[in-house]
Amino acid sequence: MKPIKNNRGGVRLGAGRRPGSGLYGEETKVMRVPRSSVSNIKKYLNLSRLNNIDNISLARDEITYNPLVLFEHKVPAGFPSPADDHVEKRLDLNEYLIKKSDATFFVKIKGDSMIDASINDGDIVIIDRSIQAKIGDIVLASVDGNFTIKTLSKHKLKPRLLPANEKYKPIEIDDNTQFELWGVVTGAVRKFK
Amino acid sequence: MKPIKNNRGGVRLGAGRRPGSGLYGEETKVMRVPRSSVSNIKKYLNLSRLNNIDNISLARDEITYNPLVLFEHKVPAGFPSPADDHVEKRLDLNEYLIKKSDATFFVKIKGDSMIDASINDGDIVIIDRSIQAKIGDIVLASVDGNFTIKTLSKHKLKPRLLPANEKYKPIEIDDNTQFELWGVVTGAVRKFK
DNA sequence: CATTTGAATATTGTAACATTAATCAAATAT
DNA sequence: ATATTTGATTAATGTTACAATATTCAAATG
Repeated sequence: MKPIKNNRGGVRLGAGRRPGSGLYGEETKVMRVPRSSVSNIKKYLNLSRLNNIDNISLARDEITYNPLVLFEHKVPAGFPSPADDHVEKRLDLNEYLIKKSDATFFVKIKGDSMIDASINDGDIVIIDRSIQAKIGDIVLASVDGNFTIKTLSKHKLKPRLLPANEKYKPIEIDDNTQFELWGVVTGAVRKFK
Repeated sequence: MKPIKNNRGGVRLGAGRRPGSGLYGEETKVMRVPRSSVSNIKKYLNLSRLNNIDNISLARDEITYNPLVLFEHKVPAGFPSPADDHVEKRLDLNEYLIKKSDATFFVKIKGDSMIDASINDGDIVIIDRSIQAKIGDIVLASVDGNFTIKTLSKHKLKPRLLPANEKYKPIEIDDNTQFELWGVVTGAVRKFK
């Protein structure tokens, strides 16, 4: 009888599967959820995993109000100092970009798949889900598992998504297409420094 | 010693807690989810439970709102906040985009000269005067009395302003040119609606 | 007759488990 | 000598098990 050799393997540094090598690249946790929500949660996890959403954050409960001087670009000579009290036009970014903070959330964009809407890697888009999407709005939607920001259109009573760039073709939504509207994109911010 | 009487209860029809008497009024299931999604999922479950929201559908366009978008809503006050290990990210646009509000002002962009830097007509850029401009920075400058936003460059020891659009030519700064740096563009915001 | 008590039963969060997947060096094949 | 196979090792993943809690109801108690 041949002896079974099993001196392969053994305790070795770095052996075995690597932490974070799972589906989500991070630690997981079990949680109890109602049965009817399981499929929605799975869909959400799939979408956020597969696509270019970096993270989703909410508006802070207590939003700051910090209006600063705004110049139109046609500023004439005699450019007034921002410290000048005579400058009448002031702007607050929260006020300017957020209408309903309860219904607003932010999505940090990963990758360049939304570049056709002038939205680049690292940008944060502002999404209001309290707005009923109308034809012509820029919307955040998922189409067959891919997040995209496109202009909502309609064709033969079916939704159609128009890119803001002629390089890309419109996306027709038929009955075989997974399609969900996540909200209306009301703005975008970018940080250079 | 007193004998313990335990002839209370017993097998009785209808005894005990009722099925469906739980938080969600339906059967539950455990599922494994990434740790960073736990708080969002909890929030979503709380809200769909409290608001009795299923899928909101716009029959006309056959568009379905995914109920998970609801997690941008605030958790109602008084609702027991589970002690999450996960620190939830909340965003304040003023804090995110403005470092020194004393030295910051906004300029609304007209024209398409910065379109390659994804700064479009109508965008508002955020300018910090306290930052020392470096080569490569996008800056607000005045050249011969005209304000312009360009990328700062250098050519033969002289500053040069590069537009981010091939249609436009670089602006060379010589000794006869009035030139003043007003600040560094640290961010940009755009409003779609 | 109202209140208390405790067995019965479901919910709920978490631990435990079995299965699958990934990793790497020794063993084997070419 | 180099490539492939093998199997121990370790983590991920889905499910079950379990303990603690909550609810219900009739018997016991006052």
